[in-house]
Amino acid sequence: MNFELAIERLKSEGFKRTPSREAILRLLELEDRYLSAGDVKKALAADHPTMSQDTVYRNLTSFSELKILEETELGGERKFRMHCDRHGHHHHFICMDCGRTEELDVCPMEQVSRALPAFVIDDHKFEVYGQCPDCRSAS
Amino acid sequence: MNFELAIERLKSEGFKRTPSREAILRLLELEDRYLSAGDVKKALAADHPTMSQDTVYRNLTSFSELKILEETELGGERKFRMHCDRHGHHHHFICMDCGRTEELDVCPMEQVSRALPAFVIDDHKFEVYGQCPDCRSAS
DNA sequence: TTTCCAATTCGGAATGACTACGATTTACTT
DNA sequence: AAGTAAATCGTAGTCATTCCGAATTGGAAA
Repeated sequence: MNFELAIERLKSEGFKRTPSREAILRLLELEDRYLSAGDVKKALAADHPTMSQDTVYRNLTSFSELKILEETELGGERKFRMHCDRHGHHHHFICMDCGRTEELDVCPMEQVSRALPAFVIDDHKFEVYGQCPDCRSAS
Repeated sequence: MNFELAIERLKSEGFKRTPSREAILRLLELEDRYLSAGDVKKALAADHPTMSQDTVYRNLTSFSELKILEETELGGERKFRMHCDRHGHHHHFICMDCGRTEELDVCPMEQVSRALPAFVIDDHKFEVYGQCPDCRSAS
């Protein structure tokens, strides 16, 4: 997912193109890692000093619902990143130093489904946390 | 893990045996599922009306650090349950209706380690969410 | 048993992420 | 160019969690 595609999806879903939304999406495209609402607000403070918290949270939530963004919860905070382009299901390694991610192919859900035939499975979360090669060599 | 074992571990680590700690541990032993700090406080309100939030949170955190409890974050809340007795590493299915859990054997971390040799892996989270057989037939 | 002190608890206030809301502004249609 | 629903602003509210000083207490030592 990138800025242009995101704007297209917003339009096709009946959302308006506003300066706030453009700024938030441009930032997330540029950063390419998980950011909190606070991170977004701070990063945009210089160019958009009057953008309210409400606007940041409301748009991040909308973007997540539209699958423009991926969302996770980390350290008691909601975090958002541009939705990956890869086809189909995937999980992430997340660097706890810089927030950057690495996509993971493995997912054990087929085994789990087989092991729990009487259970209704609605969702799952698989995330790996650590230090990426860049941050490793920098520390 | 059960009440007696938990009390032993507290003693061996130099923690005092207090009515608050006994009540919290007895509740968690009885419930055998993930509870939030608020759940614990509410459940103990009848017998321990003066137990403060601070006491609940501080003890839950201590118990978690001592591996008396297992902890996860769900819906923006920290949740705690008695630590499972099983040997070694495991994950959980969590019923979103009643909070009860089912232990899972599968864990894909070996594959992940092999796939990311240049990354430092510190931690990971794998949880499956849905409805347990009891809640399924009740709904 | 009594004394004593560090650990624990209490009660309430502070923090921080997130949400709600009325008033105002704006993107987009006609 | 006008009208309208959507979006934003600014602020206040909520909720989980943490902090803090004062009071209490468990358990070791005398």
